[in-house]
Amino acid sequence: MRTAAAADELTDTSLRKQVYDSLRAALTSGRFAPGQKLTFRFVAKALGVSLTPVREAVRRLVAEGAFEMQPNRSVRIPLMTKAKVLELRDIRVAVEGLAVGNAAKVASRAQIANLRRIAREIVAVRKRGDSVADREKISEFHFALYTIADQPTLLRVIEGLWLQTGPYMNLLFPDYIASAAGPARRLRIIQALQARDSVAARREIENDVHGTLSYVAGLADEAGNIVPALPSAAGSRRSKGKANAALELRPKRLDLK
Amino acid sequence: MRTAAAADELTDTSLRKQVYDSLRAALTSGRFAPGQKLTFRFVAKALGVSLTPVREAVRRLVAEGAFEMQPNRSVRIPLMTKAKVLELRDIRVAVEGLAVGNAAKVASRAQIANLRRIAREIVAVRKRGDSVADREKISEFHFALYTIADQPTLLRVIEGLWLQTGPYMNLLFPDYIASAAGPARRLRIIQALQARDSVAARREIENDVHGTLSYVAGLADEAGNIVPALPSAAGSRRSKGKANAALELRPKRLDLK
DNA sequence: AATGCATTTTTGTGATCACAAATTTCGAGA
DNA sequence: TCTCGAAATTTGTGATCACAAAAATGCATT
Repeated sequence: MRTAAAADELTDTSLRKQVYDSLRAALTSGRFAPGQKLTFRFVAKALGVSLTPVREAVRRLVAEGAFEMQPNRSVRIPLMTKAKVLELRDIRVAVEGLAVGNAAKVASRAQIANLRRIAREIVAVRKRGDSVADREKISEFHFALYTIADQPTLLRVIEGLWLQTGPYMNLLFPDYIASAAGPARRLRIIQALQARDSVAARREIENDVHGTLSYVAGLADEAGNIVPALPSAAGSRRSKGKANAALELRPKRLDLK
Repeated sequence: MRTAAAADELTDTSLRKQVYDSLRAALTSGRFAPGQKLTFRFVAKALGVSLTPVREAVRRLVAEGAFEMQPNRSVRIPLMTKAKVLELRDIRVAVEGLAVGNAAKVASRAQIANLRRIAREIVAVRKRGDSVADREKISEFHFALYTIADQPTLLRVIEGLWLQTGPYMNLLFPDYIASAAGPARRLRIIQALQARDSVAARREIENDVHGTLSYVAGLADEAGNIVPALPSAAGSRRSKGKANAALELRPKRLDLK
């Protein structure tokens, strides 16, 4: 099933889309501090575009729950709490379980081979200790898996949920990643797909998601707050003036002007 | 848990929000024909506002899957297919089941009383044969139920899914509504909440959603397309010129200018 | 009557401007 | 040193404009 929306994603070269992608990348790679305030003009200047595409991109992210619009008027990176992580955990267990259960019923030989390739790449990347590439590969594996189910609406829901947990997945490194039996689990998932064993595949992914987010929830402090490890640890101090500029929003795919 | 996002919903008086609400209302009440093309300028003129708030509102609805942006550039009301309904059915069964299961664990006496009140109102409305009010009351019951779970992210996901099925819920009248044991089911749900029987409550809502959307899927033609009953049946002919104006988008809450 | 092509119109996109509301700054008074 | 309030600045919102791409229209040719 190839929806018009999916086709649109590929051909959309608008500034709006580029801004959206840039913000999304910055968000999932943890370049924003929780609670950080974002202004339209700041983003516009950082990316070298006018307010118009920025407004539309940011508003979309607000609608998706990646940003939070405060009653007064300012966009903030949502704070993560233990309760929110547990809620996201239960939703993700439900929908990702559904996707994988369905994927197991229809997976083709080529799709399974592709999963096996990505799983191997994860092992290779992990040996090098590259946590950024590691996270990207894990994400690639999961979405390759969910895509097999061929359910565009379900995929969209899952993407929205990942966008909210994304900034906090850095917390899995290095402890949880080292302890968890990720590679073995991925092999069991692939075997379940091969055997068309929908129940087993579903159980594996449910345990995976549940374990991962339960671990993150366990990192909360007494107040229930969860603070991700930032690339630059200058997150807590926000004392004087224009220290805001310290937060750089790299254009990446955006080079115009 | 009262999120900032939820608080924002109430205090947002922007034109963008009003346009969004108007379009959403038009959509869920079935005032748009599937496949119908919508232009920004048309909506702007119909509501008496400029393009700016319309663009942001429409783009949000596109992001939520309520509208579809075509590769070229035009916004269309998505066509509904049997496959899409079945996909929505399975997702809704999963997430609404989750919500009700959790709701049963925490429902207060007042919340249950509120549900009972709405359930009675549905019975009253149905006697009058008012299908519009009927649909609104059913929606009110469901969301009152889901809100009890106190999980804002889950609620947002559910709202997004309802937005996609909304335009087709007219198809349930009058046959399915008459045949289905809705009132009895609602009573069983309420009893399950009262008994804190999470499993039973979940089973009831799962059966409800599954039955409803399976019925809608069964209405598809040989090609798998599903066409909702429109208020004005002038949907198929779009032969000449400015017949577009026939589609009226009533402002409702929007009276400015 | 049907088809191809050039012209006109429509339409989404991005930038800019004006304005009001919110936020910050700063100094006077205690 | 702290507090309060007025002035200055920042910031989101909505309207308008210019432009290019797409769609619709009209006309000539077969």
